[in-house]
Amino acid sequence: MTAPPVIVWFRQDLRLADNPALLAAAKTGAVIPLFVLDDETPGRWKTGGAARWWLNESLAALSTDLEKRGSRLILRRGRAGEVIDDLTRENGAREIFWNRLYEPFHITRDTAIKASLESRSVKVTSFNASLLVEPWTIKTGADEPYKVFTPFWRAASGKIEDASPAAAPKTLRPPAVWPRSESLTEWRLKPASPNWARLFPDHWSPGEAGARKRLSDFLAHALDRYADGRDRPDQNNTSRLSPHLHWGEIGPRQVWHAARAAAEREPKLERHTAKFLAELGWREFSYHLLYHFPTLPERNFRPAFDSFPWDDNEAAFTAWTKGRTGYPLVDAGMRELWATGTMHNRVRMVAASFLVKHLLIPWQRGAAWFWDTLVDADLASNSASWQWVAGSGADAAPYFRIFNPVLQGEKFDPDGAYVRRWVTELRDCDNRTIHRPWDASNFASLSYENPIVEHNRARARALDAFAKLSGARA
DNA sequence: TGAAATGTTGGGGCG
DNA sequence: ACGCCCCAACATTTC
Repeated sequence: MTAPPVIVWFRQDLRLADNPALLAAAKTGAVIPLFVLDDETPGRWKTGGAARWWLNESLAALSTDLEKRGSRLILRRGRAGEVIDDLTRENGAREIFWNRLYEPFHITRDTAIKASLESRSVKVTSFNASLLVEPWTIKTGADEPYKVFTPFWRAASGKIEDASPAAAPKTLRPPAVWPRSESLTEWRLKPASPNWARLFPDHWSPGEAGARKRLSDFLAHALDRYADGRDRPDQNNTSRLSPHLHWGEIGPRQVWHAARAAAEREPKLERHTAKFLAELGWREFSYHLLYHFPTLPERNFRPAFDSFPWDDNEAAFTAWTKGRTGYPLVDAGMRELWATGTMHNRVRMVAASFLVKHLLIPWQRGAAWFWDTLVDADLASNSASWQWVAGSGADAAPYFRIFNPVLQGEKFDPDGAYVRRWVTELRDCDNRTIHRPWDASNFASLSYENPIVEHNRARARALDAFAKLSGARA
């Protein structure tokens, strides 16, 4: 009589290296790797459209990687608690391992699952695979969660130990009998018709191997100019690791370790490395906020914004989503998002600011659109970043910081290459008018819309709306 | 991880 | 030669 297998429940940790749950499970004996498509638990935050495309590719990659090690990936769909209950009864598993999640609905679910399994004497062990610093491990001197990034990151980065991440287990022992698995294809995570994701494969390689290559390419070819280059949407200077990090195809400890090693080999990289790692810091800060303020995805972090006089105009929202605002940089970003499932960070800030401040549309609507269209949709980062832009968040941009999309374009896309790539109507505009085409003598022949709001007027209106808030300036 | 308005300064044109 | 004025250029303040 052989010992029963153990279960490794994969969630947002779709990798074999630096995966403490997998490693611990592999040491016990036969392992059943499991992924559960649970669309019921998250409610309105169920995995969005673009992220489902990514998930499909990532699961396919994980499945292949497991097969190379003599294992498999078992797929099941449904409420995770019920699925796991069924699976443990089917194969007699007495032990399950997973890496922790931090979304409020996942914490609630996993806590309940753990209690239920333990009541049946199934042992549960959880680990940290996704964060450099888990949210409950650091507090301010006043024993409060951090609400300002700089002191947060100072405290957090001081706690990070730069250990070599664990390698993937070389082999995984299969169970005597493989449980039933559903078919990834039949989950239909990818769009069929219209196939709006048809260009995604030109831009992304989901999966652990793709993530590692992305990191090494970034460190080798872009880190040396990251500090300033990261702001240029017309150039490839960002890491583009966010979707890989979201699904845990690579972990932040691996990224940290590799970037630190690069900086130690080449001291000139230190400034750029610090800047890059601080971006990981913003990711950590977002998780910290989401954990301590679980209403972050829905409610203003600063309650003063609860009385903000929004002007939730449906036509304006639609124009924004379609990239038809008449502001080239905003429209380029929104079209890049639709075509590729991502948007350059600098442009995200401008496009998001435009929705909230020029159009006075609630940040929650922008967050919902991004949730559905971004391959890197991540509840912590998305919620915290939208609140940052709106001015309603922790350590947020002051409301009166209103981006001028023309000036931002001229500053960060000086040759207009980014705009020309995504807004083809403006292909033949010269550099002088590419970010303000209404000033071009041939504007009428460009078939590009007039701005849906005039900047100066919109700015004044936003400042006026902000001034009406009580206590907003505190 | 702003932009615009307002203030200050100093070089140069000009009577 | 000198003072006046204009206005970039830069700095500071305000939103």
